[in-house]
Parts: sequence; C-alpha cells; structure tokens
Amino acid sequence: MNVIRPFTSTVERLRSAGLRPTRQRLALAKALFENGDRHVTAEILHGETQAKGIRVSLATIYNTLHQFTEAGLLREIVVDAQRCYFDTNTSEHHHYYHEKSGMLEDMDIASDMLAAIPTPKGKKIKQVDIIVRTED
Amino acid sequence: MNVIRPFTSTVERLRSAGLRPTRQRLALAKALFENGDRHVTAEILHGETQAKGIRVSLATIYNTLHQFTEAGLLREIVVDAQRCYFDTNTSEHHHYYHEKSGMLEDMDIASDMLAAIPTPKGKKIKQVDIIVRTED
DNA sequence: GTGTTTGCAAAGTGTTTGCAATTTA
DNA sequence: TAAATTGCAAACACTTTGCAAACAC
Repeated sequence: MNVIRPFTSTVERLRSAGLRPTRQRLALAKALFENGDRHVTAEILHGETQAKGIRVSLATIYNTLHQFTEAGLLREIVVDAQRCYFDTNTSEHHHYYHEKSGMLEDMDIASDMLAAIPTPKGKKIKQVDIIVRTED
Repeated sequence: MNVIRPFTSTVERLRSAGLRPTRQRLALAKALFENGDRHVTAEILHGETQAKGIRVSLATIYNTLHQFTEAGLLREIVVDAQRCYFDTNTSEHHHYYHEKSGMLEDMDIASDMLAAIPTPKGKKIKQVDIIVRTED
C-alpha cells in the first residue's frame, strides 16, 4: 500500500549519494536543487532557511555543503578569499564575478576552447576554473 | 657630489609608485623583485624576512603586499579560500595550481584564446583568471 | 538499539585595524 | 616638524571541530 511521500526524488538523490535524508539535508537540498541553477554561500542558505522558519545551524550548513560537494551534487567555486560559493550546476562551465555586488554569473563559452590548455608534465588536470572579473 | 646609494632601482621603483622607500618596503621589494618571477603568500614572505634576520611584522607585510598590488607592482591570485597569493609577474598569464602541495605555477597559453570570452552586457572585463587545478 | 547526524559554543585560520611610537623627507 | 609608516595586539570574518543530545533506520 502506498503512503503519500513528499520530496521522494530529493530523498532518492540523497540516498544515492550515501547521505541519510535528514530533515536538515532535505531542507537544504530542496532550497538548492528545486529552483534551477543557483550560486550560494553558506550565509545565503542560512538566511533563506531562517526566513522560512526552518532551523538549521550554520555549522550544519557548512558540513552539508561540503558533503554535497564530495558527493558531486555541488561544485565549489573560489572567487574571493572571503566568499566561498557553491554552484548547483556541476557541469563544465565558467563564471563572471561582479566584485562590487559579489554576484556570480554563468558564462557561455565553447568548451573546446579549453583544448588549448597544456597539461602539465606528470600531472592530471582535475578542474579548470575561468573567472572573468568585471568592474561594476 | 655623489654618495653610494644601494638599491637605487628598487628605491626608484617604490618612489614612482608613490611609496616612500622605508626599510621594510625595501626589504620586501628586494625579496620580491630581485629574484625573477615569484608567487608568494604573506606567510612565505614573513618567513623569508625572519630567516634573514630582517624585522618586518606580518601586519606590515599584508599592508605592503596590498599597496604593491594597488600600485601595479603585484597581481593578486585567488586560488583557495585560505591561501592568498601575490604574483610578481603582472602581465597577462594564467596558472596551474597543485592543490596538495599548494604550489602555483605559470601556464603558457596563447592569449588570443581569451578572445572567445564574451563580454557581459553593460560591464567591462577587469581581469581574467584561469586556474587549472591538478591532482597530485 | 546502534550508528549517524545535529547544534552549540569554542577554537582555528588568515587577514585587517586602531593607535601609540617611530621613521622619512 | 609634519606627515607617513610601522608594530603590536586586538578585532574580524569565515570556517571547522568536539562533544553531548537528538535522530534515522
């Protein structure tokens, strides 16, 4: 017999990443993945959950963001020594960073452009990050 | 009449950047610019000056690195949320970052590759940073 | 029940700042 | 001498950690 189970796909997403679908992780996953591509910091997520009346501590948000990143659900983007972004779009793409506003924006660029990048001897390329900083 | 003046070119470099050639700035400029291209953090520079018996406080090193950057003598490179590098090579070029070792290495890449990067509407590109992260 | 996860507060890291003392020109 | 610069220690912002209580299965 069936029971109505909300967020089944989010639950499954967490389970297949090997993460127990706790209340906190579900709330964060919902905020992250149910509204299209997002660029968030821990602070932003914390503010959002608080605004919705969901109690998730900042420490848990940090931990969860890293767990999601390790699980391949998020990609971390380093733009600035004191602002750590996580991108829900984990496919290969690059960014504009508008420093004044602190806004991060996806960039459209032909991925074959990266063919020009030489591989360093004896090393394997793990990730290529292109950040175009704009004046604002 | 002439007096023997050591480090004249470093002195001039500072003066033309509008910075008084103090003992501390001279020591840092020497360490930075008299040994070819370098990638340094504040900690590295601090360690070096201490090893040489030159007394420069960490606060002054941070301040000086930023003054040099504003003056165009250095370029700041953000690779990692807790490691801020300064590059003595201010010309357009990009980097490999070997995460495990924390080593930053210059990359040779055709600069016309960057022609493919679209300018965002209504904004001006200030700087393009390409960081190729390697496994190690 | 058992192992996992959470929240809190404390600790940590790298950086910046306020201000008196020092140095430069 | 006047203005700029320095060093210290304290403040800072952001992030991580230790551990007891709460939770998932």
